[in-house]
Order: sequence, then C-alpha cells, then structure tokens
Amino acid sequence: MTLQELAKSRGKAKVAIAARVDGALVDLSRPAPENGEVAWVTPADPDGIEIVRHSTAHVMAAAVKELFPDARITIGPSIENGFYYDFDVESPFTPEDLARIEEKMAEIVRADLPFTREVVGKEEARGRFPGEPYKEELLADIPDETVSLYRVGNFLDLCRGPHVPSSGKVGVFKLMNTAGAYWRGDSKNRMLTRIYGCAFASKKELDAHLALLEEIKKRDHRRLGKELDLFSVNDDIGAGLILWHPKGSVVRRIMEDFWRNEHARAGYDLVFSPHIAKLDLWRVSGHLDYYRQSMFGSIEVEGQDYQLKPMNCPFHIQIYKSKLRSYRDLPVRYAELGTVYRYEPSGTLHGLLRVRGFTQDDAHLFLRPDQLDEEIFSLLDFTLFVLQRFGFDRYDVFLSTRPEKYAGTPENWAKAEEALKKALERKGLPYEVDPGEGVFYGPKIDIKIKDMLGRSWQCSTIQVDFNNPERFDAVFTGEDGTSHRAIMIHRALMGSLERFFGVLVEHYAGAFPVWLAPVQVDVLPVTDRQSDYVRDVVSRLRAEGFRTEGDFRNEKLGYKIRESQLRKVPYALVVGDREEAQRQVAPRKRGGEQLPPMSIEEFLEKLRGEAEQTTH
RNA sequence: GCCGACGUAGCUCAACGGUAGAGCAGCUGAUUCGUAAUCAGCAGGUUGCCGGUUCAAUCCCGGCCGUCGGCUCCA
Repeated sequence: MTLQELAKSRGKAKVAIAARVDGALVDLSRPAPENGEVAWVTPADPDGIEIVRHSTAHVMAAAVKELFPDARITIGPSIENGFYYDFDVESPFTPEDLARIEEKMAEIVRADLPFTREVVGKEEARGRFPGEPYKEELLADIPDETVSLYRVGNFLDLCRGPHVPSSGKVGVFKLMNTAGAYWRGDSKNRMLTRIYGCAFASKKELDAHLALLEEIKKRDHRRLGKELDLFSVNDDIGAGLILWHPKGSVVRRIMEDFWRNEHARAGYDLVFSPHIAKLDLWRVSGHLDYYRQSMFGSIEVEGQDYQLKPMNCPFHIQIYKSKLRSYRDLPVRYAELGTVYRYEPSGTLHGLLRVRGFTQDDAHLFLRPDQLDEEIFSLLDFTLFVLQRFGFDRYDVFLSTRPEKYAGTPENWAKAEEALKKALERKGLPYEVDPGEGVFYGPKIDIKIKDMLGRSWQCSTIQVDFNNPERFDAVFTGEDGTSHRAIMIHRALMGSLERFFGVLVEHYAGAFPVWLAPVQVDVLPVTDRQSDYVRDVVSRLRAEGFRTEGDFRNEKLGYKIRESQLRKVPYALVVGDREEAQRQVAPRKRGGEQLPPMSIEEFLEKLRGEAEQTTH
C-alpha cells in the first residue's frame, strides 16, 4: 500500500501532499510503513509549503522547456515566499515571455499531471539528460551511487524531492521577475537567467504577500526621502554619495546630539580625525592586504601616497599612542562620528542602505585583558539602550567566528570568541553562531534589528581586536612597571548614520516620532484674520524649542491639513476665530484624530511628554 | 563588477524617424474659506551625456554616466 492510498483511507487525500515517516519527508507514492506511523504534510505546514514551492519550480521549468526547448536547465529551489529556477538561454526572458510561461504553467496545473519519482544509478542518470551540461556537472559532484529523478509531464529533473503527488496540487503562484545569477553563485562562472516566482497555499496568502510588497514599496526610504525632502543622490556628484537636505539633516542632528550626549555620559572621549592619511597607515593596519579592492584609489601628494580613509581605527590608535598609558588609565574609549569612504561596486549601491561615503558612529576601546569581559557586557547594555531609544526592541544576535582569511593567532581568536560568548550568556541574550563570518582582525557580535514589518537590518557590531594593538604596538604600563599589550574593541551602534537613517525612515514609514520629526507642529490659520495670533503661537512653540511652522498661504483649511498630513507632521494646530477668541489651539494628530481645543500651555505640556517617547 | 530593464518639465507619467503633452508643484490674479486638494490665467524641456547612421534622431546603433530588479561582494 502506498502512502497515497493510506491517505485516502484516512480521509487525508485531499489535504496531504507528502508525509513524514521516521522523521523524513517523503512522497506519497512511497510505500506506507508497516506500523502505520505517519504524519501527513499539508500546504499549511512550513514543510508542506516548501514542497509546494519546490514543485512549482519544476512546473515552471517544464513550461519553460516546452516554450523554449533550447533553454538549458540548472537548478530551481524553493526560497522564502516562493521559488526560482535558473536557465541558460541565449537571450534572457522578457516580461512577455514570463506571461507566456505563467500561462503554460497554468495549463500544466489544470492537466493535473502526476509527479513520478524513479531511482536510477548515476551512470544511467547521465544518459537521461542529453544536452543538459549543467545536470551532468551536478551529477558528477554527487557522491551517491544512485540518484532520484522526478518527472512531471515531459519534464525530467534531477532532484532529491519530495514533491507534490501531481501538478494539480501546486498552489497559487505568480512569476515576479527575472534576474541574472551566476552559475553556482560564482562570479567567475557564466551568468544564467533566473526567474523568480512566489507561491502560497491560498489566494488569500498570495494577496497578503502582494499587499506586503506594496507596503514595503510605500515605505521605501528612497521614495519617502524624495517625498519628504529628506535627502538625495545626484548624478553630478556621484553614485553612493548622499546629500542630506535640511529636513533629513534635522533628524541626523538629533541622532548625533543624542549619540554624543550618551557617549560622554558613558565614559567616552569624543575625538575627530582627518579624511585622508598616508597609505602606509593601512599597510600597517592590514586593511590594504585584506580590503584593497574596497578602498578608493590612492592620492599622490608630493611623492607620497595618501588614502581616503575606509576606517577610523588607525587614527584612534595613534591618538592612544600619542603618550604613555598607565594601566590606571584604561579603559580608554574614543568615539567619533567618522566619515569613511569605501569603493562599493556600482551594482550594489542602494539608496542610503549601501553607499560609498558614510558616517560611522564609531568607537575604539583600549583595555587591559582583565577588563575585556566586563567591557563587552556593559557595551551590550549600552547598545540595546541606544537601539531602544530609536524604537527598536526586537533584534537577532549573531556571534561571528574566525574566517578563512585572518590575522593574528588562533589562540587569541579563541580567547576573543570566548569573551564575546561569555558576555552574551551573562546578559542572557539568545544568539546564533555565524561560523567564519568574523572580520579579518577578530570575532564580533552583530545585532540585527527588526523593523515594524519584521525585516532584519544589520547595524550594531562589537568586534574584538588583538591584531591591531600588535601591528601598531598599542601598549600600557602595567602595575609591574613593564609594558603590556592593550586589547582593542571596535564597535558601532547605529553602524552608519546613513544606513540607520534609511532604516528609521522605513521603520516609521516616514512618520517620525515627535522627538525626531523634522517639523513637529504645523500651525494652520483658518483665514488670514488669525495671522497675528498664529505668529504668536508659532513663536511661543519655537521659544520652547519645538520645530514649528505656520502655514500662512492663501488656501483653505482642508488643503493645509492635507499637506501637513502628507508631510507627516505629528501635529497640526487649527486656529480660527473661535480659538483665537479663547487664546486656544485645536490640535489634530497626523493620523486624523482631533483633540479638543486647549490652551497653548496645555498643548506644550502634552508635546513635552511625547517628545520623551520614541513611538509617537 | 556581471545580467536585464529603464532615463522625457521640480515630481508622477504620456507621445513620436519630421525638434514634445497631461496632472501635481511653481508664478499671477480672484476667493477669506473650520479638519485630506477653491477657481482662472501664465510660465515651465538642448527628451541623462558623448559619438554614429540618416535629408532629418528624443526615437535607430555604439560608448559613457546614473537609476531600478537580481547575482557576486559588503572590514
């Protein structure tokens, strides 16, 4: 008896698309186990939808092969929300091609063709893919003696499976776009054409996903940056170089002020360093060996090579080294909003999130070895405090360990990894290990914040460095009167101000909380009879430090309200004859909520309270 | 950097091998208005840049710059 028949007898045939037997996911065409221990897998299960997506990829490949027999097939896995399949074709698919492929897929789904599985020897499998060099290459790399092949209609593919029993079980899907992708993800290989699609168990889920994509589009910081006049990039200035407009600059200034105040309070010394330095500095630091391809070209000055700085650390080290340091002086903490320049390939630039010039909220801490654990621990506290202030209280923590290409000794690496681990555990933060993802000079803790839509953004990083103190000979005089090597921590909390700002824009969908809003209050006269009083109100609010604008244009109230709302100003104060007579204002929140008229003092009180919050 | 798409007024977009049009924004005037767009008029463009084909290019071709979707990368 097959699982399919068993499913039928148990009334599960309609919903089951695969089964879990002894922990393994299997096709329903497989024999049912003697003892009958079976867990049915449906499209509603995480495993189930993954199978559906994978099968959808096969259906798509089947459609492509019918329409474009010359297309060479490669691989096609399921991914988050859907699937893709990579093809080697002479000319990439056009949007019209996608529509045709989608139609053909619908045909295959309607025909409800069975997915059949067969297991063959590797040698035999080779003969089954004539004219498919990629499949041959894949086969050559499989160590097993036998492989499984799946057929749907005329389309045969090398595949581990499992799959849905028939193409009719493929759910709701939509082809999204095409993209170039290197064979096996290696930029030295041929570029293939990838088709992305999304697939879900129900129309409702697909619609929800498309709605989410719409929402993401609406929140896109590049779009909002233009609409709200926050920043721009300019062809004549250069790709990846950000112009902060006045409104964006207000937000940045507030971010910076907050950052400086909190750092001064937390025992940091604030420093400044130049934008260029002799190339040799980065030879010593090791950056040249490891990251030359990410640095801008050097600048020759009077026979000496200078370099636009890609990092701030060597400068801070030199400040540290400018005099003898006692063990009593440590930890020394230097913090700087340091603007660095990195050559990012043109194709990777993306709004504020990936740029060529950016300002790191950088700091370098110089410690005695016995201070490492404690310092990392309090650093974690500090980091989470700062993130929380900006409205982020959900995050994932990663511990990245030694990469293939590294500097320093394995012993020091182990020590540093241990220190980071200990701090995380003491703090009770759940974390994941990212093996091999450390920086060349040391392991790190990365904190990825989650925004309102649940998307993750890498911002904070805490990196231990035994390497640079050695290269630059950063030392302190110990209690014993001899020289000891300092340990360094590199850390950034927001990461880059540009990037963090971009994330903030998307997090709040441009509707910044009161404390960050570029304009906090619009005061709107109903007619120009109230002009004088409104001018009064504006200057009262400004005197209290609130960013306030009066809208004296010759427009109707509805027009001014609409504009205020579109600019996402937290409060619009409506002022007509009634309010003026009572020396009041009528506040309207940006969401549309109308508050009862109140005195300016009352409104100020309310505003002060909200400016303390991060979420309004 | 690689593959593909795209680049038209400040913004969003339309049109075309014979030197371009709408809405919004802007300016001028009228209107003095109560919680998401008052009306009318005016003005606005070397169609990203450079070169080629053509009697003629914004349109076709090539190069460059930039943007977008991915891939690779991301100290």
